[in-house]
Amino acid sequence: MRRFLPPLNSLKAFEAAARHLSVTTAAEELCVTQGAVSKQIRQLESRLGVGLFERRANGILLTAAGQQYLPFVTAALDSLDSATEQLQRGTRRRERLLLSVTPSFTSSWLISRIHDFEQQYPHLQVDLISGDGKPDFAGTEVDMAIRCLLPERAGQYHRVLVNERLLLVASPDVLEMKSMLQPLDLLQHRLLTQVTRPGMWDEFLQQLGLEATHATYGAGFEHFFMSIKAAEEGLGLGLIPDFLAQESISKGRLVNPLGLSVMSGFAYYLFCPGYKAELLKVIQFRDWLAQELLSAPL
Amino acid sequence: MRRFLPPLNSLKAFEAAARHLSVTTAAEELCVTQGAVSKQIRQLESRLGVGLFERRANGILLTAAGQQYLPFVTAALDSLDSATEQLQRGTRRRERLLLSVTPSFTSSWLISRIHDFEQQYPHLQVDLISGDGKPDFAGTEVDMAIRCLLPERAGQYHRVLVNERLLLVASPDVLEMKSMLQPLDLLQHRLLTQVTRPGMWDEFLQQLGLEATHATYGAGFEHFFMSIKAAEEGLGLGLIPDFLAQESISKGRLVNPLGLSVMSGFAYYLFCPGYKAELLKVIQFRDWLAQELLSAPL
DNA sequence: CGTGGGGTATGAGTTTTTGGAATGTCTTTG
DNA sequence: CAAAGACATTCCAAAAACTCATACCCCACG
Repeated sequence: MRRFLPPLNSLKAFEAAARHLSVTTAAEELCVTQGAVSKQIRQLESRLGVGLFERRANGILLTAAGQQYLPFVTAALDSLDSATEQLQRGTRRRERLLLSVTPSFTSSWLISRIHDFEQQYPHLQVDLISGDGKPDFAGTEVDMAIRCLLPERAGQYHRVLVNERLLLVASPDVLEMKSMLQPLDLLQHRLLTQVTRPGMWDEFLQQLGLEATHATYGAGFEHFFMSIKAAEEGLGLGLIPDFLAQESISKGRLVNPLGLSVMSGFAYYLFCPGYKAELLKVIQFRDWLAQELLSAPL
Repeated sequence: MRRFLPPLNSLKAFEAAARHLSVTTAAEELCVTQGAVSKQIRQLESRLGVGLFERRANGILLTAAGQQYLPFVTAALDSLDSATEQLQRGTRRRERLLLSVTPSFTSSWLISRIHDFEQQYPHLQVDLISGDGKPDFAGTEVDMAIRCLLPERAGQYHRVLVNERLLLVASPDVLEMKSMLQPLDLLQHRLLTQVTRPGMWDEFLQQLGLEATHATYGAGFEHFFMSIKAAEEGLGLGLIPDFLAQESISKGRLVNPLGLSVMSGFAYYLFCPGYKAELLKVIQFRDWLAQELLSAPL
């Protein structure tokens, strides 16, 4: 168990600088001068024999080596921090896992399963907040985010969760009133729209060979979970991601009258900042999620 | 992400001392004097406001707090060490997971499944060595051990894997020669014994209401996997743990003529030194093992 | 095209921390 | 009761880390 560890304080400096991509703000976080941090980093680099940063006039960038190293250093320091805090409090407070998830995914999928995660990892306290735009972890404590967005930002960990398949759904009551036996009947109904997905129905109708211009649109909603409610209430036909509609369908509140669906081209992704990709709690949630998605085919 | 970390070098001292339960040998490992380590530990304790060791004249003991803290500190330092090594080699060498397992468990159960583990965790290189006595991790790099022994040593992590059920087995050929229709027929056969389990047959026979003194014993073997081979060769009747005999039975090389079995009171346990209980690789193996044992009922 | 500003590196000197050696204390053992 | 083994402590030297001031680099902007 003889170890060859670099000077640990210089790791602290490296980690802070790498997280902020700035020596100066790292120095602020550590309550020392900028020069001190700079020297610590140099020392670490020469000790390791590996360059960790690329120095630019307007800041620093992580080298490939630095990017490889950072998540592990962050994970180690983080776990020391939380172990130390627990020790001092004497009480074993549960560690927090803070997730930012779209409202639809939360209410239609996550909430009913999160209990299972909590049972499996009782030492974690899961906190859910809803979020929608591009995931931005800077200045927040959010550990991971789930979004229906393509990954853009470099240096973020991401992983596809599900490719979105939209199902045509309607309340059974609605179908009793106006029958729906062939795609053409669609045009007899109000179509519930998503304000964030203007072309959604157009694409769908086009695939069926229908003229989008003949369609009648009903209310528009920001989130799918609202459209689900609306469809259940008989306000019109919805076009809803399969895994979100699943519950309502299995409970008979919605049906997919013609068995029609379409791949929307969107997908749900899991994001987290690169430097958190190796945190134990993050790994655990990630694995659990993967398993749930595998074991609960749609 | 502002952290409150204790001085990291003092953690190094604490961790080494706690692993060795000795300030002096920790000092040797760290290549400093005993006094230096002693001071570092004191510093850490006063900084944390928590006593980590109980000082005795003949050595040191971990307090409850120290025992709680140690695995996390070890895990963090260990992961820093391995990340640093990977960084310096430039090459991502796989991390090693060294297991010490009884020969029988290895050959009859583990080997056929370990491939699955390696696929699931490709970053780990599993090395298997066989071992038998009480698990002793001092001075070795063994991460975990599997033994058929009750846990004794305090401070070791342990977890029961399976309670041992012994099946009566015989080669089909043997049964053709001498039939076996009732327990009494047992006494017509040679009974293969385990040199490590003197009372094994006695208990079994007793449960069936037979006089052990009337039994004829055949060869004795050190390990069950040898007895399995012997039984397959028709050397006599074996009394073999169910999960070890499973494969031979399903392939028809052995049969359990009367459907008899007995709980031996022994159990297989997984062990690892307490300070390694939080290592990522250890957690991963532990979880995989649990799942395999659950999903492969006997 | 020079200049200011934001960012980083560096050098000298000072402060803080750490380590070594020797010594002290305590306890177990023969 | 002396000796040995283990940890704590004290004093001092050495090393490390920090600050301050300054130099440097590049980009943006007038």
